[in-house]
Amino acid sequence: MTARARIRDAAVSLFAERGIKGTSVREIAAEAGVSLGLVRHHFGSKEDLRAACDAYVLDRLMRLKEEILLDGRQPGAGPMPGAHPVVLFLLRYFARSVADGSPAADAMFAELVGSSQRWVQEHHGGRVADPGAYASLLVATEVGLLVMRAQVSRQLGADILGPDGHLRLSRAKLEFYSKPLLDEGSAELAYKALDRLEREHSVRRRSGTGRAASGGPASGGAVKGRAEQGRAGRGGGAP
Amino acid sequence: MTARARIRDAAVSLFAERGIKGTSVREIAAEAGVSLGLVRHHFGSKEDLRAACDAYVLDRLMRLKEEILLDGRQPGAGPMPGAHPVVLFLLRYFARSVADGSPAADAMFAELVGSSQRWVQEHHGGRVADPGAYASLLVATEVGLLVMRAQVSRQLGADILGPDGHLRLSRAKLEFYSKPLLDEGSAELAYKALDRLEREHSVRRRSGTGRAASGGPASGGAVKGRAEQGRAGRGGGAP
DNA sequence: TCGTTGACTGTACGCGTGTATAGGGTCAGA
DNA sequence: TCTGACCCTATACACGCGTACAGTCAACGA
Repeated sequence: MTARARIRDAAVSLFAERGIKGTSVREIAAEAGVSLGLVRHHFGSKEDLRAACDAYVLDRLMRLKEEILLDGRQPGAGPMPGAHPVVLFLLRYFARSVADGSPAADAMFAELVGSSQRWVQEHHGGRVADPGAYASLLVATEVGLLVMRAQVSRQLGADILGPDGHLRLSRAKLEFYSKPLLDEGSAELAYKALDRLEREHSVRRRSGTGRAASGGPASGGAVKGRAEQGRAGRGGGAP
Repeated sequence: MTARARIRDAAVSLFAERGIKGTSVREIAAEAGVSLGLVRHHFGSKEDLRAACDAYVLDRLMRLKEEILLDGRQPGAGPMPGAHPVVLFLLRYFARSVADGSPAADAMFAELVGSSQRWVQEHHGGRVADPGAYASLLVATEVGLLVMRAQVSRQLGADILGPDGHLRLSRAKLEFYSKPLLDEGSAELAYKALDRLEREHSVRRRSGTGRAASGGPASGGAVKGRAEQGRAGRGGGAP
């Protein structure tokens, strides 16, 4: 393995684990077993190195997915990522990149949403009113799981990137994607609440009525109970 | 407003926006309009300041949720967070904290999963086989949306923390949570595939069979095809 | 053989960082 | 008036960072 490849692998690994800011070029050099100067010789600045890693990982991810798709002996279960250990590793880098904010990762995020949206439209025709937002939610869930790998793994009692945890998570995903959280009744109720809220909001917008906004589909459960937001009064957040 | 509160608010705001590593104590001092020394005088080390922010935000979040719960005039639509501007701001800090990794945020994540799980069990009785994992997915989706605010907002064409984007996202969430992505047939098929995979895996585990894993519930949709960037190649960067 | 090229190392520079500490005000109470 | 407590500023220090550059060594073509 060439020194250049070792440096790249070390960078991808450390960036994925500790983030860009949390990783020094010296650490990368040490991990790759080369001198600090060689990193710069091969990749230029740290930002250049990061861009090279982005390009490498994303390209690799695309190619691997194609392969998986082609041999696809697995029954397609919708836009869910596969379990290739390599893919999972690369996806972890991707997730970190998205969380840290990188143009290349943003582009791939957009592409994922695009193809998920296509999938949704193909399989659910006109039943979904806002396929773009629906697809965004789907991608946010999948990428979010990678970003929050540590927390989710702790909840499940097994690393979701390991065999056991991944299996359990995959089954849970099937439940999550096939058994709706909300029944039609409460969804309809919530839609109505949103419509009401929008009217209030536009009224408020037109004339400076008091009553601040607070709008979304209910709250709480995450917090337990139900109900949702209440007033909005209150002033701004922190500042 | 006391200088101490200004410092705390500035820290929360900057930490939420740029992350812990991406924010210097000097920037916080400047944002709060105080000297560097005063930050240290009031909060001690940077890590202490971060812990104080964690405690403040999480406590505030809990109290606000309680208030929201109590007056709750909105119809409950399940475990979805409300739209209080303040809550959203605090949630953004929370999301960043989760992504960056903080014990306090981890604890709150666990608590959110716990109450979501309770909600699921209460409303779906025995219909969900793995309520813990199901609830984790729910929380990962919600927090993931906050973490990926920029990307999701770009997809939707409006800031999901602003009135318009939030409304659209809320409606999409209702679709996402009430219209299942997978029908029973394909879910059943995928379950079977997972079972088969598990058997293969345990066999492989027992005796070292070849064939790498590539498992999971199918792959690809999300990605479709096509690669985008070119290799990582390129020669010496810097002269 | 010589000269060139490219991989690779070692060392140094400037800068921003978190941390430390001495000191200047102001105000309440003895 | 003095004194001590506080809130607050200013300055300094050591350190790790990204960056820059001179130089060593081996391979290779003329």
